[in-house]
Amino acid sequence: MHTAMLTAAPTASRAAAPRPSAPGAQVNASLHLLSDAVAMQRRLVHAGDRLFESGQDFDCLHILHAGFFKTVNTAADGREQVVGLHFKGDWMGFDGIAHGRYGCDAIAMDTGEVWSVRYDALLAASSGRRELLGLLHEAMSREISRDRDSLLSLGTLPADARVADFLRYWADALDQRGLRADQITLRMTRAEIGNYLGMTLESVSRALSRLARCEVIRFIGKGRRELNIPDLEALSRFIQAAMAPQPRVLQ
Amino acid sequence: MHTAMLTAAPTASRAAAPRPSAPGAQVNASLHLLSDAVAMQRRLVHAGDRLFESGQDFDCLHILHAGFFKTVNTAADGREQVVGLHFKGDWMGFDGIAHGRYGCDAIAMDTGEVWSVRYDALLAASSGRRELLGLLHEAMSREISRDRDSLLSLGTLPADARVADFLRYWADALDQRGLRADQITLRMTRAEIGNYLGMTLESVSRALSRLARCEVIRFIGKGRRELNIPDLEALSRFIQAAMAPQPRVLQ
DNA sequence: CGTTGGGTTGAACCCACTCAATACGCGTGG
DNA sequence: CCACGCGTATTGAGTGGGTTCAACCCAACG
Repeated sequence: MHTAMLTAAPTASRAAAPRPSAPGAQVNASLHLLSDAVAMQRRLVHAGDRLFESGQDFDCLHILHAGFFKTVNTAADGREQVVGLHFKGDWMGFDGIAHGRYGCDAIAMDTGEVWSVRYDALLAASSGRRELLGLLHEAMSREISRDRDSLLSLGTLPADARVADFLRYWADALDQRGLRADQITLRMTRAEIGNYLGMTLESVSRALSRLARCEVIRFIGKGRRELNIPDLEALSRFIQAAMAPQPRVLQ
Repeated sequence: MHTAMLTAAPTASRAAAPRPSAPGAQVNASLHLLSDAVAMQRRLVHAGDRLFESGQDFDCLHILHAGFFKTVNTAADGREQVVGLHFKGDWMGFDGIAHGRYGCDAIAMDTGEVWSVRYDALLAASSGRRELLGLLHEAMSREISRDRDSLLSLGTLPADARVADFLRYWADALDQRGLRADQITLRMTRAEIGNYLGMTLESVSRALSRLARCEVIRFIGKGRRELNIPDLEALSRFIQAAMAPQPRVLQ
C-alpha cells in the first residue's frame, strides 16, 4: 500500500548521489599517503589508555587508525570537560603545536590502533609535497569546525535536543566513514555523555528514555549502550520539536 | 634572525617570567614576517562589516591588524551562536580550509584593519620557509585550544562564573598584546555577550551587576560598556566562589 | 519633545539539577 | 549454585538557577 521502497532503505537515507569511490576510502588513502612519506609509529591501545596528557611535552601528532577516543580538557581548578570525540581517521594533538605542550588528555574508549608521527618530521616531509600539508590543514580545519558546532549545540539547544544532536553527530561520523549509521554502540557512560554535553547523567538518561518513547531511537540489548536509529530525519525533527515546545495557540 | 624569538615568545603568556621583548612585539614581528614573504591585501573595516560569510567560497585567510571581530556560527535551522572573539594578531577563516567554504560569519565590532592573504599563495610562499608555516600552525593550534576552553566554560560553569571567566579571558587577551588589562571596553551588547556565553541578556546584566556589587569590577561611564578590573585574582576567586555556593555546614 | 535601542531590575515560571531509591549486569568468591 | 559487591542505568520527588515576561530608566537622535 504505502511506498515501501522509499522507506525500506535505512542506510541510504541521505545521499542519493553516487560517491566517487567506496565510502571511507578517502580515510585509508590519506593514511597510506602519509605513511609512505614519513615514518610513523604504530601503537595498539586499550580502553582507558592515555595517548598523551595535558602538560606533557608535545612532539607527535596522532592519527586514529582504529578505535575510539575522547579528549578531556582540564581547568586549573580541576574542572574537567570532554571536548572531543575521535573516530577512525581523526587526528589528535593539534593543541600541542602552539605551546609545545599538549593541552588536554587523550583517552582510548576502546581497543584501537594509533599511528603517531613526529611533528617536525611531518613538516620536513611535507615541504615540497603540498598534498601532505593539505591533509594536515584539512584535519585541523575540520577540528575547528567541529568544535564550533559543539559550541553551537551547547549554547543554543535544550537538554533533550542536545542529546539528539549528539546522536546525529555520531551517526554522521559513522556515515562519513562508510559504516552503517543506523546502529550506534555508545562506548561511553551516561556520565561521560553528560559531561560532553554539559548536563548531568540523569538528564542524559531521561533524554534517551524520551527519545526511545517517541520511537526516534530503539535500544538494543540490555546494556542500553547500543541503539538503533530507524530514521535520521525523525531525529532532526525531534530536535526542532524540543526547541519550540510552545504550541502557540494564539496568533 | 628572529626565528628563535618567534617560536619562544607565545609560551610566556601566563607566568611572571621576564618577557623576551616588549609585550605585543611578537604580533607585529609575525605580521611583518608574513607581509614580507607573501602579498597581502589590506582592508579597512567598520563596525558591522562582514569580512566573510558562511557558505562563501574560501580563498583567503585574514589576519586582524587592528580592531575587534566576532565570528558567528549558524545552524541549518537558523540558530546562531557567537563562537569566537578576535583581537589584534588573530587569524580568521581557518574553518574554510577543509570544505572550501567559510563555515561562519566574521563581523567587525569596531573600526579596524584586516590583512588578507590567499591561502594558496601562503602555501606557496611557505614551502621551504618553515617559520611561515609555523606561524600558520600556531595560529590554528591556538584557535583549537581557545575553542576548547570555551567548551570547558560553557559545560562546567554557572552563569555568574561564566561571565567572570569571559572577562578574565578578555583581560588575558589584552595582556598578551601588551595592552592594559585592567580596563575593558566591551564592544558588544548584553545580548551578544549572552549569546556567546549561552545565556540570556538578562542573566548577563544580573551577573555584571553582582560582580560590581562585590567590587570585583567597576563600571566606568554611563554606557555600562566600559569597566575596570581592580584585581584579576579577585575575579578568579569569584569564579571559584560561584562554583561552590554551598557553605557545607555539616561534615 | 517622541522615538528607539540598550541596560537594569522585579516577579513568576520551568527546565534541569540534586538527592534518593531501585534495578540491572557482571564479576568474584563462598 | 547463590550471595555479595560494584559500577552503571533508570526513575521519582523536590529544589533552585536561569529563563520568560514585564516594567522602567537612560542616552542618543530626529
